[in-house]
This record gives sequence, structure tokens and C-alpha cells, in this order.
Amino acid sequence: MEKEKEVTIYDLARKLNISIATVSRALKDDPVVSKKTKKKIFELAEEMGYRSNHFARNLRNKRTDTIGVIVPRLNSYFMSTVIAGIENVANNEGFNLIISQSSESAQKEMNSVKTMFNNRVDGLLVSLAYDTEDITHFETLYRKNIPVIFFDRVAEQDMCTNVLIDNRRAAYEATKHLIQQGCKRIAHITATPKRNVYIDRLEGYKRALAEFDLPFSNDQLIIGNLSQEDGALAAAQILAIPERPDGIFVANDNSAVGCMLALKQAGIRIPEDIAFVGFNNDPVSKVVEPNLTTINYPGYEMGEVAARNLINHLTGIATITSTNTILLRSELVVRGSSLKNKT
Amino acid sequence: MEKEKEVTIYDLARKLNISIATVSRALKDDPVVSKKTKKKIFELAEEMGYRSNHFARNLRNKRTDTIGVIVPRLNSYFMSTVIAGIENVANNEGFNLIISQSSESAQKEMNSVKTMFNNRVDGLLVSLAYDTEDITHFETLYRKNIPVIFFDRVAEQDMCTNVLIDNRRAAYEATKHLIQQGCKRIAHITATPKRNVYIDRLEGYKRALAEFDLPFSNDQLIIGNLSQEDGALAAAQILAIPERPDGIFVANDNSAVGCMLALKQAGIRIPEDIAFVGFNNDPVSKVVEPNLTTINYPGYEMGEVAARNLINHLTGIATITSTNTILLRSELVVRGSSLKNKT
DNA sequence: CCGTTAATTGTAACCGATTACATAAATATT
DNA sequence: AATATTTATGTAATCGGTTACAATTAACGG
Repeated sequence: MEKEKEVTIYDLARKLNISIATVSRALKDDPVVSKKTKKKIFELAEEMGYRSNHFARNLRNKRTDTIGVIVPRLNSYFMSTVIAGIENVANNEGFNLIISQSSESAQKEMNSVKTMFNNRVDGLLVSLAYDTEDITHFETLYRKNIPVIFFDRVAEQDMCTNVLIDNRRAAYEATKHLIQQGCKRIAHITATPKRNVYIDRLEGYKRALAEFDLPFSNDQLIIGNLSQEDGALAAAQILAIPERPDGIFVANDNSAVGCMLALKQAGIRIPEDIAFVGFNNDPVSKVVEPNLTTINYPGYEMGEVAARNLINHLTGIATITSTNTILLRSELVVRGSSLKNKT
Repeated sequence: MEKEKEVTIYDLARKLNISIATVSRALKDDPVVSKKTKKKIFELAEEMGYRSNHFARNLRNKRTDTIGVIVPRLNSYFMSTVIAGIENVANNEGFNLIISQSSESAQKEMNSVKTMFNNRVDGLLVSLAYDTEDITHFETLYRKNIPVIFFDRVAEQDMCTNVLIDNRRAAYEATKHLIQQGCKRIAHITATPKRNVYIDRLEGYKRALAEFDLPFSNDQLIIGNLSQEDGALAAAQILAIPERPDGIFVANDNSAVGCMLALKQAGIRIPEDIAFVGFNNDPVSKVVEPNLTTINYPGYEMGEVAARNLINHLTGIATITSTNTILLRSELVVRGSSLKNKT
């Protein structure tokens, strides 16, 4: 069960009676090596099953062609879509991905950053954990000049590059849409506004209300963990509000769906009694009845853009140091759950 | 913008006026080094911001503490859940993950295998692409004695270890359940039976039919790509069948849901006219109305089990060479879509 | 045919850790 | 105090590439 001995450039060199330097150059397709020698070397390499040793190379080159990715959780539709986008770009460019999840814990996130750091990733793509308060754990990376790009859940720092959508505007559009459908009392279901995404969505929501002179009071704000189950709990709260809302803007589709189902159970008609707008364009939004109006959040593109920018920076094609924020387009997708005025 | 110089054990040794050997040992917490010296070294390391160079270490040790993962696609609920399970175990054990997706293409899968191989992963976890016919591209790994564990989409090889559920039995249970609910003409929506998962599910379905003396003809078999959209297309086919089925077993929830929605649109009542059973226990199964009866597929556990077994093998705790197959428990989750006999 | 330049190839010093073996220091034994 | 043990540290080879610089060979012009 002994591992077969690895073939090295020394073996190739010995067999061909040439120097390892020539072999090394040939394998990198260095034009300085004559075609005949190259041919010989390539053929022998193939024949002997040679494979280059990345560690020896990285040790010398001090780069790893590896990108680290840290996300709050892997098993959400949105995140897995982003990662698919990242993988696509990275793979095409010959970069490897090492991935870890923080499970929404700042502590685990710090550990992951340290691990990535020790693994000498060339750069890092990060979506912050829910309870990450400060981002000092990234300072070691800055000191070593390792680029970090945040996406979706970003930090309000000045020194880093962020890829995200305009959450404020999207939330504003979502809320405005409800208003235009005739809603007068619009509630908002979201998570504790600690992270940018929730803060911004809340702001956009409030801005729309203010603009159309609709009142806002705190009992219109329902804070939860945005899970589907939590949406059902939110439904109970909604029903308990004296002046029942006639429209709800939810910060994610999962929770919106949970809430809708529970309300329907309670005999509420959607959208007639309460209209809904969600966020993310998750697959469930097309399954629930009526289909959920939502904000299309381009996860795959976000992954591609983040990875592309990081790699361009690493390869020197374009630098991100001057880029502070990249905003992706998002748009309202109108479906049945909000269409009070059916035409 | 020059990268700060890395601190090495040489720097530490020089500063403390001791040898690099002692430093190296101390950092690995080798008991042979005295506590005092260790303390000094740890403190200085901390102070100077030393981090070990994995490449130098790997170069020496010939192991990478890295596991490769190749999946057909990252952005599916099931796969991302499996990966979350893998990540959890790997991370706890100090292993890194490098992940790539084959996008259901055998060609891309081969490339990924090669990349993983060149990156010297210690082991590989693979779920095969849809159109992978033979698995000769894994032979290089076997030759170098790199363990490979397949999960979910496995190969019918004898030499490899597979982690999966008993698809045949699960499909049998699903179909039997429909029969017990009074269904007489049961259709099956699935993908081309090339991969084990679809072959086995088809067999289980047929076995149940046979056992209860129900007929099977090819027009009860609807082949598609199992997407939600494809489910809608399947609905059209269903409606076109002269003797319309009164029960449908679908090989995944997404497609089942697409089909259900389209049939409801066409005025079919579920489960009264047609009962449904899906597969996977995807979140959408709890959103569609009526809720979809399905097979609970323990993705997270599957990821954990696969990773745990691979790592145990790598660390020598337990070997997988004798293990051919690990079956995980799956079970039927009965919900409204199949309950014709409401009690 | 010889000197000069261009095209190839070789030599050897890294990159930063690990570890077998040798050596020195501290402690125990007689 | 001298010797045997144990404990702690050091020396140097090794892992497999990369690359600056030196050396060799081939091609060219006169």
C-alpha cells in the first residue's frame, strides 16, 4: 500500500541527461528552450506520469493561485449560487478555491480568516457573519497586502472593496410598489439591523413610507431570524397588530413564504387582505401561491464579479485599491402576491 | 505596495540565538523541547507575527491536509447541504477543502480530477456528473493510492467506496405508499436512467408495481431533466396520456413541484385526481400546496459521513479499503400531496 | 577560418520547513 | 568525583522546484 514514488524534474533530467534547469524551463514553455529539447521533455514527462509539485513551486514563487472564500453558510440558495459564480471564474483562470463557512459566528469567522491566512491564499472573498461587529481580524491580511473583497454582507470600511446591490434602492422600490398597489399600512419583516443589508433595506423601506406620507411606528417592524419557521411566527405577530397591515415587505423570500403560508392558514387572502413583497428571488418564490413578488438578486453574477475583480487585481490586469464599491443591478419582479390592482 | 517580509523560523532562531531545529520542534509542541524555551519561542513568534509556511511543510511531509470535492453543481439545495456537512467535519479536523463543479459535464469533471491531482489533495470526495460514463479518469488517483469516496451519484465499481442511500428501497416505499393510498396507475418522472440514482429509483418503482400486480408500460415513464420547468412540461405529457395516471412518483422535488403547479393550473386536484410523491425533501416541498410527500434525503449527514470516513482513512484511524458501501437511512415523509385517504 | 553575436543549456543558490543523527548540558547513580 | 543516563539542543541533508548568472554551442559575417 506504499505510495508510488513521485516523478520529479530530477528524474526527467537524469533520464535525458540534461540539467534540471532546462527541464524546469521547458515545462513552463519558456521560449528560451529549443523545440526539440522541449518535445523530448514533454514526451518523457507524459510517459513517466510526471506532475509538477505545487508546493515546491509555491514555496519558491510565494504565490498559491488559491482564493479563499468565507461565507456565513453554504447551504442557502443565494450563497450556493454566488459560490457557483465564483467557482466558474476561478476555475477558468486556474485558481483554486478553498471554502469555509462561519455559520454566522464571528468567532468561527475569525478562525477561518486565520486558517486562510496560514494557507497563504492570494486573496479572499468574504460575506460577513451575522454577528461580526468589527473587522479587525482582517487587518493581518491588509498588513501583508492580501486583497479582500466583501460581497453581499459587507463592512462599512473605507479601505475595502465591496460588491453588492443597492439594498436601499431595492427596498425602496419594493415598498413603493406596495404603496402603488394601494397599501396604506406596510409592515417590514427583517433581521436585527446590524448588517448593512438589513440596515439598508430598512432605510429604503422607511424612505418610501416617508415619501408617500405613510406613517411608521415600531410595531410595523418585526424582527426575526428570517427563516421560514420564523416567518410563521411573524404571521402570528401580524395578526395581533390592532390595525392590521395590508402590505408586508420581507427581507427575504424564505421568511416571506413562511409568513404567507401561515396567514393563508388563518384565512387571510393574499394579496387582497395583505400584499407581499420578498427579497432574493429564491426558487420558493415561484412555488408559493400566489407567486411571490420579490427583488431579483443576481447571486451568480455577484460571485462572478467578485471573483473576476479579485483575480484581475492579483494578476495585475486591474487594481481594486481605488475601487470602493461595485453595485450590481437588481430589479423588482412583480408576481401575484402583490397585485392588488389586477388589470 | 511591497509585501511585508514573512517571518520564518530562521528569523526566530536568530533572534533567540538558538537553532532552527529547536524552533521547529517547539512550534509543533514537541515534548522534547523544554518549557522555558518553548515559552520564549511562542512569545516571540506571536510578537513577530510568525506564520508557518504550509508549502515548505507540505513539500517535506508530502501531505497537504487538503480534501478535494467535485460535485455536478454547487447551487442546488441538496448539494450545498452536503457540502456544508463536509465543510463542518473537514474544518474541525484541520483539513482544507478545495471545491469544484463539473457542471454535469464529464469533460469538466476530468479536468477537475486532474487539477485536484496536481494540487495533491490527500483524498477526494466526488459526486459524478450526469454524463460520466466510465471512471477511468480516477485511475491515476488509485495508482498513487489517493483515496476517493463517491457519494450520491456513485460508480458501480468494486474498487471504490460509496456513500449513498438505498434509492431502490426509497423508491419502492414511495411507490408502495401511493399504491396504499389507492392509486392504480402510477407514473414516474425521472431523468434518463444512466446514473445509479435514477436507475435504482426506477427499479424500486417497478418492483413496487410488480409486487402489487399493477401494470407498467413505457408511457408511464416520463424522462426529462428534473428541473422545475421540466416538471411543467411533464404535466402536459401527463395530461395527454389516454388513461390518466392517478399517482406520480417524481425523482426529485423540484420537478414534482413544477409538475404539480402546472397540473393545478389545468384544474387537476391534488391528491384527489393525482397523488404526488417527490424525492429529496427540498424546502420547496413544504411550500407547495398541498405540501409534497417526499423522501427525506439526509444531505448534511451524507456530507459528514463521507468526509469523516475519508479523514479517518487518511489519518489511519480506520481504513475504507474494505468498505464498499455506506448506506444512510432515508425515510418517507408523508404530507398532503399523497393523502387520498384522509382519516 | 576566426571573431562576434545569438541561442541554448548548466551551475548553484535559494524558498522554509522537517528530522535523523550527533552533541552538549543537566541529572542521577555508585 | 567520576560515570552513566536522561534531557535539551544543534548540524546538516532533504523535499522539488525557480532563476540569476555563467558557460557552452550554434550561427553568422568577413
